[in-house]
Amino acid sequence: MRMTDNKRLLSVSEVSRLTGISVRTLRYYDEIGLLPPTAATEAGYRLYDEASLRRLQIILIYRELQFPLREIALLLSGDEENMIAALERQIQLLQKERTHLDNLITLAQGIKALGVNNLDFSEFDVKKIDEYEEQAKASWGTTDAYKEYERKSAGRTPEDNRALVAGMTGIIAELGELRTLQPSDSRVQAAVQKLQDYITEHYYTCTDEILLSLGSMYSGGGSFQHNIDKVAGEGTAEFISRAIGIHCGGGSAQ
Amino acid sequence: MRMTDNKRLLSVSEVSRLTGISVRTLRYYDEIGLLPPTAATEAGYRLYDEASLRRLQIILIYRELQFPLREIALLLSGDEENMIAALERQIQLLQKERTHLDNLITLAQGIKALGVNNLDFSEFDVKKIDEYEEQAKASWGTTDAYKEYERKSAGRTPEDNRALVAGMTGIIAELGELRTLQPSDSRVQAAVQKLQDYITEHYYTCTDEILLSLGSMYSGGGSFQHNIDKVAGEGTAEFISRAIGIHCGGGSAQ
DNA sequence: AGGACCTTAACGCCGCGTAATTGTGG
DNA sequence: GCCACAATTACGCGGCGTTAAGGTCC
Repeated sequence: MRMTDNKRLLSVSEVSRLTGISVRTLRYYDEIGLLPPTAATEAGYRLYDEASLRRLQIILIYRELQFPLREIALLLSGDEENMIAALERQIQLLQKERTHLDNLITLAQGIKALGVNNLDFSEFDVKKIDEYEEQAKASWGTTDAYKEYERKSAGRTPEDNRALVAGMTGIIAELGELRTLQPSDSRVQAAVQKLQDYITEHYYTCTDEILLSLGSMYSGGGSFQHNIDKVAGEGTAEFISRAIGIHCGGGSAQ
Repeated sequence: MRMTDNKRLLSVSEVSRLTGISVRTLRYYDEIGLLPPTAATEAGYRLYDEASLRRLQIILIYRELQFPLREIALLLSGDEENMIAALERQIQLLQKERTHLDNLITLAQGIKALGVNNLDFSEFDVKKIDEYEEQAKASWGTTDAYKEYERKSAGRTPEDNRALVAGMTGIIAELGELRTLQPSDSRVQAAVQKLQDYITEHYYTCTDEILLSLGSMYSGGGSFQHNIDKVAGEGTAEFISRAIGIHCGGGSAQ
């Protein structure tokens, strides 16, 4: 029984049923040399053995992990170390994708709250700090934060920037939705924290001091305030400013 | 100044520079009717105005959110409600992708620990509960857990199942790596928790009772034990069983 | 002799990148 | 006539799905 079981060769459709892989895919994997069949009948029918099945399983796992088929072929012919290294790279890549997805979800929620038409892509740019605050203008260019900002934004495409600014807008919109609550409410404070973390992650380490100065910019009567209120509702800029005040020190802030 | 600023029409390369979008992409968006240029020179040069730019910005946001271009075209011609509904669906979809990525990361880490060659895809299937335990065999088929199992696994393709089983294997592998620690160690207990959560999420609500019976199956000397030790290291099955014992009650478990 | 299986060959999908070739504006 | 920019046309990628047209097995 063991003999017969082990030695039976399988046709394409049998392999397909066993693995859930389509026949077309099997043919394609043959075509690109990824999984040639073990043997062939005289009529040219593909036949697979147990070893092929195992190879296919491995291929499918790598495919699940989003390795391109070319790379899978390399991995299968390579050594153990290559595999480990490739897996580590892939894990990095998958983690990047995951945080990217997180940002997209934030973005989508922001847009849902605002409507796409209300997004303005130039007004929330955190770099504009130097166009609004004379004081900051003098010192900003020389700070560590500015250098960090330059470093982080160096490799970004305009597309990246759009996403980031829209993500910011999403958080602003969240705060706008909460503006009927107390600025000290835990949900509001959580959103402020999210704002601070978002800036730190994508632009520069956003200390409480910087966040406070952003807050005063927001409610300073300039175009910042105008735009925030326009997209997130009247009074939002003021509200955010107060919530930031509470977040960064509590009592003394107005 | 306002006149000239507002009425100037932009060439493809100008729009490209302003938005970071390639000229080819602009042409493509024209071709598929997604973003036809506002006007054209007599020589056929494409010209864009401010309104086109705004439309492009909106397109790019939706694209970021991974809407297919076809759907973006529909959204842009549709009403507000469609947009909200579409965004909600897309958020759902993105969240699904996110949890899928989480699973893939677990899977990749498991494989890194084990090596692909050591994965066995049939032996860890939690459904096999009825093939190993006579007692369970009698009652398993009628339990709520079994019904839940059937419901959850109904829509799954073999590919899904592979990923799930491999994810299980990944967690087992994690536990194998920790088997030199005390079974009561917090890292070990966290991994046991992860195993329980994983089963609950993907198969059936894994109560402490069920988890305990899985644990005794693992160390029961059958092929479960054999396979676990084979892929995750000698003694792992025993170790897991003890860790589960501690997790589900502490003192009395051996 | 019919039908379930197998084969190769070829186009289609999406979202463009990348030539190749030719025309226009200054 | 040079150069930067514009245009159209067409192939290529990855990973197959999907006909179409025909051979093979029982």
